[in-house]
Amino acid sequence: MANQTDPRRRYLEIATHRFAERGFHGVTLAALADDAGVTKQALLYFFPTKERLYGEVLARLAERLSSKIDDIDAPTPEQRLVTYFEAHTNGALSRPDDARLVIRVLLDTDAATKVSPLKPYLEKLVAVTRETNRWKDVSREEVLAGLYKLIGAIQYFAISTPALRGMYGTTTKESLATHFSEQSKAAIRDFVDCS
Amino acid sequence: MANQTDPRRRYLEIATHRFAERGFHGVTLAALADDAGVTKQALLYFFPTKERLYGEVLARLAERLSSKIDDIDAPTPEQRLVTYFEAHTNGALSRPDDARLVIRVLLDTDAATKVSPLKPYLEKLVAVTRETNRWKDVSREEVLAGLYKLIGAIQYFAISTPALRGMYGTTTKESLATHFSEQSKAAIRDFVDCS
DNA sequence: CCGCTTCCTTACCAAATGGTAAGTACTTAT
DNA sequence: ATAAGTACTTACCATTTGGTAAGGAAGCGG
Repeated sequence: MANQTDPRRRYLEIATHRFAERGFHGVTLAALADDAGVTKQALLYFFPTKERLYGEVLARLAERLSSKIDDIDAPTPEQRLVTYFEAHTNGALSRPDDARLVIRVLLDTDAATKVSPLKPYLEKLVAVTRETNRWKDVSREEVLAGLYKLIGAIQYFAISTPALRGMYGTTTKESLATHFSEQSKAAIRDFVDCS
Repeated sequence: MANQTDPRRRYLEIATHRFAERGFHGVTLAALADDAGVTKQALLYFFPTKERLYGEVLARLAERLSSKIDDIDAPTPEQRLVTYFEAHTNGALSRPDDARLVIRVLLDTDAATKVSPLKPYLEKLVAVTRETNRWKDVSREEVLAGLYKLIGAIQYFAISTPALRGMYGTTTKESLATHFSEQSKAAIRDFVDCS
């Protein structure tokens, strides 16, 4: 396992989980180190500051998001989008860490921040979407707005699953997830197919 | 102005804005006090701890959310829902503080948290929705999943507006908001009307 | 065996944080 | 006039925080 041999990567994975769960300010180096069973200086050996660690977590997130689009091969752009978004839905529901991180980035990014780690991912999604017949001749803004509507619905539910489990219990949450997954698929079809 | 005469309420409003913007752990009492032009002990005079202050901010949020449903009077449940969600969309886009707070609550609520301040609001929405013809005979879980899809899309875009302004500039962000507002209205109609 | 790199530890620190204690200016009721 | 309440202030403190400095054990090529 790379987990056993590459401590740097292991720390990054622990940090990814914790930052997704509690946000940048809700996580301390000591807590991360405790998770890893080391002292915080072990982390500072690989990452000069907490900010840099967080930055690397976000860079890896952006890389993951982008590569998941690239990795899909499907005959038509329409199928490519459907495949991507269905996988995205399943992934977000079963392991919401990335969805949580994305939302935290969006929440914490103010208007003064010119460069967001998520921009390349968004751009790529827009590009792929505009290869489809439905969105071919639509402005970039309108495409992005449509993407936001779709992704927003998926991510929002995904990040709520722990809260829903807390409020309604595991069985109700599972039932909700099933219903949502179905409605999400309908939304994906609606987005890709003609209106 | 109540703002001028009631310091307690004024502090709560400042805190609401800051907690929405930066989250519980991203805000310090000193920073809030600085915003208000007082020392942090002025805040601690009204609120015994930071947690209690945050709790009161969330309680007021829950109250606002619920009352916005109650305040609408429309002849049919369908019109009531449409009116509510359109107002909700406009409000979220123009003043995203509440949307940001809601998402932060959902993010920070783990499965161990049995009682969320948002639960009454969600329950009320489910109840109103189930008065409509389309959702009359649908299970509570399916209704909630549908609501999540709709609200998620709206809130997700709303909280992203500062990030979008940063990434694309004010004019593009305005254009995006216009497109999104239109698509959101379509989603609302789709949710309320028959499928 | 030796030096070098990798990975980590203990010891330490300045600044920031949430919070306590005590006192003060101003207003209001008696 | 005075007692009481409101809305603060200054002074202070224990703890936590991110981060520095220095050293040590384990593996490894020569």
